[in-house]
Amino acid sequence: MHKADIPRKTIYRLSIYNRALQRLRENSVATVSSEALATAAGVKPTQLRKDLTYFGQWGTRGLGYDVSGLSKAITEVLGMAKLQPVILVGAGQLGTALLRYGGFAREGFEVVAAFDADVARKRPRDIGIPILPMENLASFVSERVVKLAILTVPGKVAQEVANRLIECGVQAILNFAPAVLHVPERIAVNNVDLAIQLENLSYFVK
Amino acid sequence: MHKADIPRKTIYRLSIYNRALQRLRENSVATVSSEALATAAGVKPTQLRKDLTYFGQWGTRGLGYDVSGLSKAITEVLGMAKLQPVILVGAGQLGTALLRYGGFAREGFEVVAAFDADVARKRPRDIGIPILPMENLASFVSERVVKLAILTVPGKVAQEVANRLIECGVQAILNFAPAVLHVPERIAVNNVDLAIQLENLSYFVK
DNA sequence: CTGTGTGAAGGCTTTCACAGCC
DNA sequence: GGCTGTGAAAGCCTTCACACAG
Repeated sequence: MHKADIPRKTIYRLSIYNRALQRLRENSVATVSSEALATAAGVKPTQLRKDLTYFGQWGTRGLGYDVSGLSKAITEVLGMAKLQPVILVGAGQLGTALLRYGGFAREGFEVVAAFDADVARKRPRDIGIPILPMENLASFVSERVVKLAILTVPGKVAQEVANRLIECGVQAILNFAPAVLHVPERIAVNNVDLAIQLENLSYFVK
Repeated sequence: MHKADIPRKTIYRLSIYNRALQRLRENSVATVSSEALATAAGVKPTQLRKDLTYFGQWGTRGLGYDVSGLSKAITEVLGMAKLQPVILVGAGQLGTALLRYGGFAREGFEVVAAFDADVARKRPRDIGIPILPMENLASFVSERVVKLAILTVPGKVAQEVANRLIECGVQAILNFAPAVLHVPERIAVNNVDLAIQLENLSYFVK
């Protein structure tokens, strides 16, 4: 199960499988076939089975997969077995919204602090976690051993802030800024660009 | 330039190219080489050139591409030549945040209305567009000819709401709900699942 | 007989190498 | 000479067909 051999797209789908498995477990389903799980995840059964073989054999032929066993295995592979501390950089409109949203905590992440150039900026409501000045970034990241960062700064400063994060030891960035980040190969970046997603859809409407 | 022949991944990159071109135009750059534009977009020059050939020949050999001409062509291909009306369904925490965010308008979209099961729900600040009850959905969509919808409802009701949107004539959905939507093939869906994006990154950190 | 695991085939995307035009 | 346009090759991912285990 060495990391390098699992395709990126498979990794992405593993999260989807895991979520479906969690729902099955809530409904006290003990076993599931690749057919059923694939349908729930919106993929073909063969794809699901192939995805799973990248890190082992988890099914019982003639029967299917053990729901909680498979879920545990996927959680392990994804590196989600323990709670990951995350920081958010850029506590503006979108950043504060994501903090309040709370969809992260539910899935095993804890946003432990936010950073912003203007700590005193007016914000409609309290957010529940400290908003710290950028000066504190380096010390905080190394003390708390933070490896994941959510980047919600304006596009113009995104590269600069990303560079700083990487210097501090951050290994992966979830980038909401409308900018292409140039980073060393060892750093993982996922781009979530809302405007581009919409533009993309606009192509498909008639 | 028939739609079917342009790969989905290319479509996605076209938006990125267009954004880079816009920045070049702001800086009064008239001509750009595939090399330079590719660097700005974070891709290889050959990839850029191949992408562009899917819908014509836009460069001048020995010289490069005309910035504003290429930008216009891409805008046209993406179907972004005219302002697209968009609705947002689910004005909860994440939904209202996206409305205030405003990153959409900048790129040629206008969010014309939001819908929610609970119109009277407390919201920290005014949002600038009407929040309408779900009952008004069908009439609004057909009157204003809305083809694009942003879905920010809880995962449990996402499929149900999506079905309704499709019935009303919506052709493309930007789905933020943590759920796999099952839709007819003619409907385009882009999923933006924040928790899954983070999980995905968690795999790459050591 | 049911349903997983997997080598091989097929399809799609990226990259290469170089022809063609300014 | 410089840079685009493009067929061919390579690489990657998905799907198929079927062997194999329970």
